[in-house]
Amino acid sequence: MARYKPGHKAGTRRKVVDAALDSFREAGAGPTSIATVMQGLGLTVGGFYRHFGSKEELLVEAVTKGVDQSITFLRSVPVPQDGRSWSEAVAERYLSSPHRANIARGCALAALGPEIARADERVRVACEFGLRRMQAAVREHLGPRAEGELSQFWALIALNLGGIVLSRMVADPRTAEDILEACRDGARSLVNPSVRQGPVPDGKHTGRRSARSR
Amino acid sequence: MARYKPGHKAGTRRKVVDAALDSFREAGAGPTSIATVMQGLGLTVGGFYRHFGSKEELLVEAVTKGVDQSITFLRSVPVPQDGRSWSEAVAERYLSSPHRANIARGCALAALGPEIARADERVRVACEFGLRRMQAAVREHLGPRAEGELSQFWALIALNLGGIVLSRMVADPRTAEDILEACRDGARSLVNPSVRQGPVPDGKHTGRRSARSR
DNA sequence: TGTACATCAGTGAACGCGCGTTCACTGATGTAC
DNA sequence: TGTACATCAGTGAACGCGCGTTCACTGATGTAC
Repeated sequence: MARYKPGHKAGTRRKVVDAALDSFREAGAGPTSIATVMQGLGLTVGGFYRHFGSKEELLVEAVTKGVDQSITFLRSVPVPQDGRSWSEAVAERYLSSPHRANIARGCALAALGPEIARADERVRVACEFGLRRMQAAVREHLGPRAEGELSQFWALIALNLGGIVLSRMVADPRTAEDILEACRDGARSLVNPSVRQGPVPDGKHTGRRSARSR
Repeated sequence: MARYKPGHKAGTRRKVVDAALDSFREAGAGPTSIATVMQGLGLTVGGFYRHFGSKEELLVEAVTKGVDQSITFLRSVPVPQDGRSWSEAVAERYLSSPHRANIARGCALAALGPEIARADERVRVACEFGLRRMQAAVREHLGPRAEGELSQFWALIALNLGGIVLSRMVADPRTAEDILEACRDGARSLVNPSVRQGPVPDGKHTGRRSARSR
């Protein structure tokens, strides 16, 4: 060993991935420069290549970490005991204005979707592995009685991801709100199909209004 | 007038937007260079600025055109007369392998979502206007009896957009297929909530299998 | 205990490259007289 | 009818700039003897 304490290199590497993930989400992976990421950590460009072989290798790690953060989020949403579905509770928090406004700390898949789609195979393999870990974590979280809800796993992810992206693509915050609300309603009817058609029966849990269509 | 026939300039402009839209979808708007787009049309970079003030202005037009193409697609999907919902019929065609494979000619919103989200206001205004035109077109297409289905407009768009993006983010084509299938099932239960829980009742319309969860 | 050498995370200048944008110029056609 | 000038879509070189990656170097610490 030399010059630095044991664990130092691993710590630097982790900081680089963290900083890169934030910047990737905020600005996109393409527009993020390695030099800027390193500078933000008080380091210089050259050092980057003591940790990663290329920028793409960094993207692989960032995607993995991003998905793991999403898994942590999903685990943090308790299964409701009042008859609401877990999917509804997830959508409530995910399809929200704070999440919409904070892309830098929000869902990595929503921030990087098409960039991951165009990236080469290693990135997509990392993404797929992450999604499988996510599916396994949700299965464990929901327990054995919720296989029906788990069968909607992909649709739930797609609706949430699509909803937050869509809400960020429009200029007017009120339209964004309408989109988020309509998608939360959609998540409800996805797993709890009895509640639908016409206005939501009652503002029982949160007093939420029914979807307007503008 | 001079040198070129009337309508020539408008024709060139249209060709530039068309070529740019393809490249934006295929490679992303950021990674697409103006020089390459112009070269593909047998023109040179300098000429670009006789048509557009900046690359961003081109993005505004490309987004508008992309959404208009999506509207044309939605109009092309007939309202089924056999009890299936229109949303189900749309998802059938949108959440498909050919669409997944052909990002260059596919849905512009799915290809450019986060880039539009990060673009400045003019781009997002164009996107929002496009989505309003889309909503109006769907309302007209469905007719007055389908207000219930229209209330799921945003959720349907989000589920489709999220589903195709998600399917492109994974490396294994079989996983991608599972995702698309699960999202098609999701679209079905979104508007037609009686059909759900456990396997789909019957392979009546297409013999589609129920969602596997892998 | 003392000295020579090896290690290796980090430095910072340099590389070749492609980008968006600008600008003086071209040249076929239309217009003024 | 003939000539000088205006128009303007398109040219292509040049601008300044930032990027990913390379590489010879640094220097504090660990190891060999």
